[in-house]
Amino acid sequence: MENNTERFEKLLVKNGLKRTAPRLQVLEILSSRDSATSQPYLEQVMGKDADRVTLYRVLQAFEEKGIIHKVLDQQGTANYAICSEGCSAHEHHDEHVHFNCDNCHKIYCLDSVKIPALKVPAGFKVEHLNLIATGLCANCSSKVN
Amino acid sequence: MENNTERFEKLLVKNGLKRTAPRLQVLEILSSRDSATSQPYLEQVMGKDADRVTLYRVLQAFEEKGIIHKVLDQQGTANYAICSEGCSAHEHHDEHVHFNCDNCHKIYCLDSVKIPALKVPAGFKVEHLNLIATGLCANCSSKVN
DNA sequence: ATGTTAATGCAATTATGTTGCAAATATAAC
DNA sequence: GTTATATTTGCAACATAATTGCATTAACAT
Ligand SMILES: [Mn+2]
Ligand SMILES: [Mn+2]
Ligand SMILES: [Zn+2]
Ligand SMILES: [Zn+2]
Repeated sequence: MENNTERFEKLLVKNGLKRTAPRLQVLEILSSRDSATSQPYLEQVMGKDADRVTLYRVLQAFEEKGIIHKVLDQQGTANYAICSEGCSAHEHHDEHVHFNCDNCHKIYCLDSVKIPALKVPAGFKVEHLNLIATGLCANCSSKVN
Repeated sequence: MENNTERFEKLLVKNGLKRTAPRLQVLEILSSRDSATSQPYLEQVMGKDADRVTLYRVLQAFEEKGIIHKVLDQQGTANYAICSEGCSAHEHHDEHVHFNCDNCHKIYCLDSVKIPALKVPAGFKVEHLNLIATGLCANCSSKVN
């Protein structure tokens, strides 16, 4: 049974990225959480382990390689989650619904909920769909209730 | 037949807002455009007619009163459009699809395209849905093609 | 005309994200 | 193990978006 670090190192090598401390740390943090992780949170947790700019560049590289995907919450804040399916540098397959809790502000990837196809007016060519639901997550609705 | 300015003044009064130059100007600009208008564009057009802070406060007040609604584009930039239906300070009814063109970057309110209901995992309580489609708008797809 | 409240303008501050460049380091070649 | 190289990082500077506090101004009710 291989540990996380080994898995992540393989992931980096597979994508032609060098195995550096900041990159491994970002992967550790993102994979340890049950919801998407905001850039500000990542920045705070990484502290002085990595420069802000490095964090931005790590996230950008990961997104390009299809390792993570970005979700903007209702305030426009960038949140990141590890891609579950076969995403690659060529194409992402993250067209699932995202749920943004009004109470705890977490963003959940609802991998099981696919975005329904749309009928748009003539002339419009839809390339991607991005659906964010807001409300109360399972955790918060049971507490508040 | 009443003109725009009269209409807008009534709208402000109805919402308990004073009829000021910056507010009327924002309404004029937003209503004159066929797509949502970004904050940076508004700021540029208003120029020195109003302070940046005033613009932010005008937009915030309008949003709270249900006069306009905010749409974040794929870069997280705030865009604003006048609410077409019966929105109020109590509730917005803008659950239509938004279309963000990859080419001209305009955001269209597709008022006729409603967001389909969703089946989410147990426990989640959906309050609002926010669907942004990206691709080519009618204008751009006819040109590029 | 006057008083009150709402709205604006200005200055300062915070947060987010980007760019250029020099220094460091991961890794491949020897 | 040493060396060469291309990648990655850190730092400084900059750009833009957004917020806050406070004094001043202006809308409008009386
Ligand atoms: Mn996701
Ligand atoms: Mn709209
Ligand atoms: Zn929650
Ligand atoms: Zn277009």
